Amino acid sequence: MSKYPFKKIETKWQQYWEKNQTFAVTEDESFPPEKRKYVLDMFPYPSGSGLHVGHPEGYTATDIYCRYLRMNGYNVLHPMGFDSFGLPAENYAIKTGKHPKGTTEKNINNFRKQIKSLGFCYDWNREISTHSSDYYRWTQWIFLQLFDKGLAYESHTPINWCNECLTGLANEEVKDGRCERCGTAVVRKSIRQWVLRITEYADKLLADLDSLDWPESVKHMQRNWIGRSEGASVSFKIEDSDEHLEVYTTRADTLFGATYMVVSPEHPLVDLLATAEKKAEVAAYIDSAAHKSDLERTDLAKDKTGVFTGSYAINPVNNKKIPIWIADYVLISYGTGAIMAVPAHDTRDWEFAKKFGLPIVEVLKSEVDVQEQAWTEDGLHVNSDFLDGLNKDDAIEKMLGWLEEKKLGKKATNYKLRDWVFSRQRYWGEPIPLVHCPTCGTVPLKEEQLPLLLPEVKSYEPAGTGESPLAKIDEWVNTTCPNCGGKAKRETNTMPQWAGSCWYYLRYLDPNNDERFVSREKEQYWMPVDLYVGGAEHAVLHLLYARFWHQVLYDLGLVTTKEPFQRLVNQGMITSFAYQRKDKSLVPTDMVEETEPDHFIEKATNEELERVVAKMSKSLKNVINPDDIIREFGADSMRMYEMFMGPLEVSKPWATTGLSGVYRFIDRVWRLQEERTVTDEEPSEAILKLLHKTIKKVTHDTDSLNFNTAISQMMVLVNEIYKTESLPRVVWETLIKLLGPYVPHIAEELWELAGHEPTLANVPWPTYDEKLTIDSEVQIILQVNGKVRSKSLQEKGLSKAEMLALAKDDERVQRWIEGKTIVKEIVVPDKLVNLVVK
RNA sequence: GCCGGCGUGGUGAAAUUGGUAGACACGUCAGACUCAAAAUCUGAUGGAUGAAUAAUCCGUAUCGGUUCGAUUCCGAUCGCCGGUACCA
Repeated sequence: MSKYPFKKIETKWQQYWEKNQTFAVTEDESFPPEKRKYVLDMFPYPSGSGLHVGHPEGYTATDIYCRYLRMNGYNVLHPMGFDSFGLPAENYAIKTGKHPKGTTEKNINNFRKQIKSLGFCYDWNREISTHSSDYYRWTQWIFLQLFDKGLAYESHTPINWCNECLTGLANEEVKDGRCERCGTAVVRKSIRQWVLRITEYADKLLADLDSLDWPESVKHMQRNWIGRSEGASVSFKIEDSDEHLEVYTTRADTLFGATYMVVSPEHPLVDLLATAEKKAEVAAYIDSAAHKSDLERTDLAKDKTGVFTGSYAINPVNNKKIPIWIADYVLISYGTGAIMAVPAHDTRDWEFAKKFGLPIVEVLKSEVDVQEQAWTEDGLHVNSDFLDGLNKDDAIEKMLGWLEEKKLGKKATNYKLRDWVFSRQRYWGEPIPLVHCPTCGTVPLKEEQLPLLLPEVKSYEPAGTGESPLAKIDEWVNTTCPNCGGKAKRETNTMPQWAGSCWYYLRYLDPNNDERFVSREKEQYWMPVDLYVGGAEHAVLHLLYARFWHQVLYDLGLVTTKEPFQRLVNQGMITSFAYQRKDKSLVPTDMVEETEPDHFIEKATNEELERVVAKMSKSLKNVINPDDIIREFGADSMRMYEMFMGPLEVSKPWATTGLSGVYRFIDRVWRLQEERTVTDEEPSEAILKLLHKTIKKVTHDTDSLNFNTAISQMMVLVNEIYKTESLPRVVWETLIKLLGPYVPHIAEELWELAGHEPTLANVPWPTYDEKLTIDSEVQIILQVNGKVRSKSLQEKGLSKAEMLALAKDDERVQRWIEGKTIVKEIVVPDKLVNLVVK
């Protein structure tokens, strides 16, 4: 369907922009601070399969916004780079023996070419890749700042272990209890790990969310993830021992109902608690729990499991002896790893008590029999001595006072957030710049020893011992201590992929600085990021980790803003159509035939299929490749279609037929100048008014990222121009300017054809005359009992009386009020009249 | 289960603070151009009854509420999508 020469035009202008460095940006002090904007995309992982249609969605949105800002006189920083450390390249290396650096850089070149083919206004001089040593030198340096501040520590807590990959997995890499990479069931294994103390920042991370212009849903998810709760820690004496068992509870008021205790299988006191005759049973239970994945311990475990330790604790409020159990429904990673169980008022505790025949004591007045089911709603306290008759809040208050007075417990705050397991037993990541010295302990490298380069290896397989492939290179591992100069060994763990993406937005500001990770001046010139656009899948992890690093840098005085990303927008996913059988199974697209419009059958069976929306997937053969679209319709059509599909934030299905509509629109614009001569005559009043309305709407909608409605307004304008014969210069050139951010290639071409010097990129954005956007006539709606019965076109500014008269004189209205009494008259000026009749 | 989001024509979607539901686009139909087709241009297009560009009724997932008036506000239900996993 190719008609206008998009291929030629797009190549021409992409070359022009590159040659003339149109979008290179400097820290020009003549722009006042409020005229500087930093607009950032989440940078891509350069996968081997190349760009998919989801990438250009966010990138086009920011591109339009940046071009719009530039035309409005802003100095705009808009960089792009690559998140280039990561698992797939390493897995590919393990399979093929090819160095991840080679494959990664090949992929980057492909990605860069693909991204450039869409004509985005990035300042490519600032491109960074997280795997380059110029970059990761500073990732390592920031790690050392965290280390110096005591925010990094070694730990032996159990982690997820994959027996196939012979490596540890972080929680986010375990899907459904299985290794995300190979699908092997994950087991728990204790391994030495570097962990970052993100929990120390829990309160700050929580509090500062309030200052951010982010979607409420994302803030809410981060709040839930941090999961701050206020309660009490209570100390239970262990019978016949000097040891105490600490528990955390949000319901200290239910202490009188605590009839047993449970500790997690990983709890440090387990050995002590297990009595001689129970030792074997306890050991067996701990072993079985260790072999269970988190999923088996939780979701699949409909039945509670557990084992009695043989020991008892003393309930501090009533001195009753209560048994101590071990059960895997209590997690070592939350609270103290031990709980007081109140079976009458907690479903989990109730199930456990029922299964093992433990006593259930009602302490909140319940509307059910707590022997039959748990009562988890509120109620006044009963069987609770000095709390009887009190409500929840008062009882908690009173119990806390009592515990503190007796020194048995105190107020405590808890977080769901866990410290961040930061080391990976892999090759393709930043080496952790630490040395283990037998005399000095763990010693950081000196700043001038950075970057600690990733050495060449013969094989990318993990060591199999739980150590990274680096552990196998003796000449690299064996080194000298930076402190005492004696023999020492290097840390062989590497950093997770998150590390590089935790601070990349800072490096863009000053990508070639080899003195500092970013200069103070440049950081102050640009920060914070004014708009950050990316997928909702990063709502918690990436955004929380990056905020954490940034807050640490802020506390160290290295950056000047508390938060990195002032405004965040999540783009929706681009999905695809898929075809569903009656049994809800999906049929690959190439097995489907459209027999008549919107009627689909499966070729093999002639079964009728329903069209549904699904994620693009290779197996459904409904993946759209941007290269194909650009080849057939051009980059401008691709860009504009993705913006025209619907609101940026929602997910929407790709339909190439819809794209052809946008292509047709661009072609119509092109043909306007082919078929008509631009004249200097005055446009008609109607066109002039429409033009100003269009400027207004496109301006507001572009400003608020409502690109779909901005585009439809431009379509309305072009449709109206088509109905006339002429092409007045003011209309034509304004249209070109409005189109500029959306379809920059053809807009530049048209701008040049209209007799202007390039480039359109810095031409001032058109302004509108408010007077011309207001209609003098308005449609007045005439209603009877709230139903529209007539309409009337009137001059603006009729009085209430005039409007009422208008309604009552209207023939069609009269038909509905005839013989009835008007009981109420509602008049909305310049809008409607509603007569309520009986 | 819990948390968050979303349900509008045949399809993607519009709709300031509650005030004409369906802009724009796809698809479909018709007309113009053409020997013909494609492309293009112009027009029609939520559903029902009607000869109708007359008129009436129905219609924003379902049911109910508030209101002169609800796609918009409130309550309940159903469905879909995303997040999460016994958080004491």
